Amino acid sequence: MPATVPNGGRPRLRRRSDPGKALEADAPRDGTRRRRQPDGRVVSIRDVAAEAGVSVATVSRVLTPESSYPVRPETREGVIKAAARMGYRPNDLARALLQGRTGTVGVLIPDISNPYYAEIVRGVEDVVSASGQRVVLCNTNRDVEKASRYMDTLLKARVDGVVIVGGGSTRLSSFLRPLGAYGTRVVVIGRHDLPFPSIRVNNVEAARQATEYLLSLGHSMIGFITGPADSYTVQDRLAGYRETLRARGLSIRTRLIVKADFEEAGGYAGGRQLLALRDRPTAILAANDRSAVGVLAALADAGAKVPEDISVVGFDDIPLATFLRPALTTVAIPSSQLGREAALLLGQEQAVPANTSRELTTQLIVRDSCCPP
Amino acid sequence: MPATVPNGGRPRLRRRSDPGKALEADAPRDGTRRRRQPDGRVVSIRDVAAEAGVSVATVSRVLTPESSYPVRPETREGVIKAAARMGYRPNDLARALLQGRTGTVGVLIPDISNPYYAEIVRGVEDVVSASGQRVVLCNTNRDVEKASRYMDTLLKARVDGVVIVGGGSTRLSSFLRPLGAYGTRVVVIGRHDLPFPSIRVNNVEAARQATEYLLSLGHSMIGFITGPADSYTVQDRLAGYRETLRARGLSIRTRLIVKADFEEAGGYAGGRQLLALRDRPTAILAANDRSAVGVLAALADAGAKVPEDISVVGFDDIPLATFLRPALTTVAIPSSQLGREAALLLGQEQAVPANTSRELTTQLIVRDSCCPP
DNA sequence: TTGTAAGCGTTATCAC
DNA sequence: GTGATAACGCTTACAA
Repeated sequence: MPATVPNGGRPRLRRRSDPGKALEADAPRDGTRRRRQPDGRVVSIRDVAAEAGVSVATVSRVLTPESSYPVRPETREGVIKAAARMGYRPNDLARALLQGRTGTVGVLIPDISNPYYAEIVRGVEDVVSASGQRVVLCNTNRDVEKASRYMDTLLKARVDGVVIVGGGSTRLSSFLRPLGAYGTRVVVIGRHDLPFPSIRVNNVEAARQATEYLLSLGHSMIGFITGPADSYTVQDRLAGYRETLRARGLSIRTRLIVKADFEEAGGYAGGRQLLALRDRPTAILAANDRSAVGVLAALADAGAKVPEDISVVGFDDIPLATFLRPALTTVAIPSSQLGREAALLLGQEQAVPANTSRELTTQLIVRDSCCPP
Repeated sequence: MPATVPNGGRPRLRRRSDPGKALEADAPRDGTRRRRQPDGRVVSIRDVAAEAGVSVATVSRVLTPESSYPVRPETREGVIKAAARMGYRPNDLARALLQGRTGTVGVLIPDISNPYYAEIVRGVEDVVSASGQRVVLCNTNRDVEKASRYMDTLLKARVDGVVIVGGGSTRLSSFLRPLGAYGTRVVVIGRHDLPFPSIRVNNVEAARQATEYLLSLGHSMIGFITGPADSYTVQDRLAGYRETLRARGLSIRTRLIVKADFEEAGGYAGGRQLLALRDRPTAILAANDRSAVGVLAALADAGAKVPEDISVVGFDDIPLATFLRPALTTVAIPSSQLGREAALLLGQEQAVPANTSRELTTQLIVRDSCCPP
């Protein structure tokens, strides 16, 4: 059985036999801060009320930040003092139950270890925490089963909203429908075919930028290292690559397109595979920066010089890209901004229509990993 | 004002004027799944009870996973069918309020963009999600103010436990005391002087491993690139470096120790600084792999060959390290395991004593970035 | 300006 | 085997 945080012997459902007396007995006499009452209970609003000699309603009115309810200054001060003395923290669960909002947002991502996704999460967290809300992290490991379990968890936790990254995996959609029905706001980062608003970049266009740059340098044999096949991001980047070549009247050689996994190891293997070809490409487009790093390693190991022998371009512009040698030419995706915009969309006063879609721009960052063939 | 997810016009504190009748009217007649009642409320246990023609107690007994309360099979089945028909999800907030446990764990980290911390988070998430619990991500950006606000948020959310990473920043301790008082389990990853159990590695020893390796190759002029000064990790690695040199009777030259920030840019600047020295080091120890990447870039830009001219060693063994060229020799820190062990400690049946401390081992991974001077 | 009490959605206790 | 109901900790309508 999996480990769970236990109850710690906390008594359940105690009847409050004589509230008045019990609370009186609970009042601290030593002036020390204490967050727990003698019976082991955490300090509640009633304890503060008793301590301050007012009703719970008054305590609530003083301590509810949004409320500007009229309370006599002395009363107010007494409550604040009492609360501080007891180290009282209002129970957000109780508030949430009453208000129907939890102040919690879920973020569903394929892989937190990938700096690109980590940046997106950071963007979401920036915005969400700035408004005092919380982020629940859901790392799916690209496992649809786990994603599905997470949707259930988030639903039961009654999160106010969910940001879905890599919704590209079409198999996700069935698990997402209940979210809408529960009134949970949803924003998807990336292209998708779900009835939810989205923040995205145009990956077809991004790949076009990269491919055209390579073509302009004079390359015509351009290899492509893919990523997970069910990813729209990969499909779009591949489409952009193909379309651009076709538009120039160049044929698309299937041998030049090799499968990988968005990680360094996959890029390494892909790079080796391309090098083994009879007619080697003179340039390689890697579906993301992590696989580009693998490609660079494979080329170095094979004694191929970058960019003189082979040019390499990536996607994402992870912080590392500047510090590779040669520095990696790549198409920058505004990852943390994607996260921020998604969070902002969730926080809109009015729910935005499902067909809302905001497209952020990508930019080719030319560094040192490309040159004419 | 910061954006917040709004109430969506949900009515508050409706009085249930005539519960029986209202519920009867709510019963779906069309056989479709619906998660919300006609009045906009989310489906509750009472709605399911009415639909199944039983009491709420019975519904709870059927749907509570842990409970093995005796319920007549037909009754049980009816309840399950009704719940499925209505798309009912029990409200975890209500359960948590009653049980005093939220099934939520907070993770406080300095910087989610750093792959090392991202790995730790992944480890925590692995364990926590496996037991159906949730992770609340708290990214502090090394900002004590933000960390302090987060402690408050976590307290109000009544999380069951907190994993603190980089507790090294001693300024954190005052914010952490209330946690103990609230009965929140706390585990710290890394060395610290707080009254909480910890999972950690011996960074003095780790630095000794690296330094001794360089000494064994014949280096005596070894530069050191630091990280944030208030980090125990940095202090310990520096101490290990110093002690090892001293033990060999070598003097410690302050010029060889340069300040950086755990990031590539800092490592780059530090590398340049060391190269500018009259008597250059023949080897450089970087406080983490990210700064080692910066050092490698700085050396490459200055035309210094690694390892022939200068050897480089890092710490952490991030996934990238294998794919740098030269591949980076580094001291591996079992980051995701640190996260997993911390989460397991939180999940113990019995709270572990504050002085519990589990030390995981570090390992020197020899690759290609070092050779004799 | 303050107090009383209903109600949020559950589960545990007690009675039948 | 099932049902009524108090209680969890809070906010707010209403009464005073």
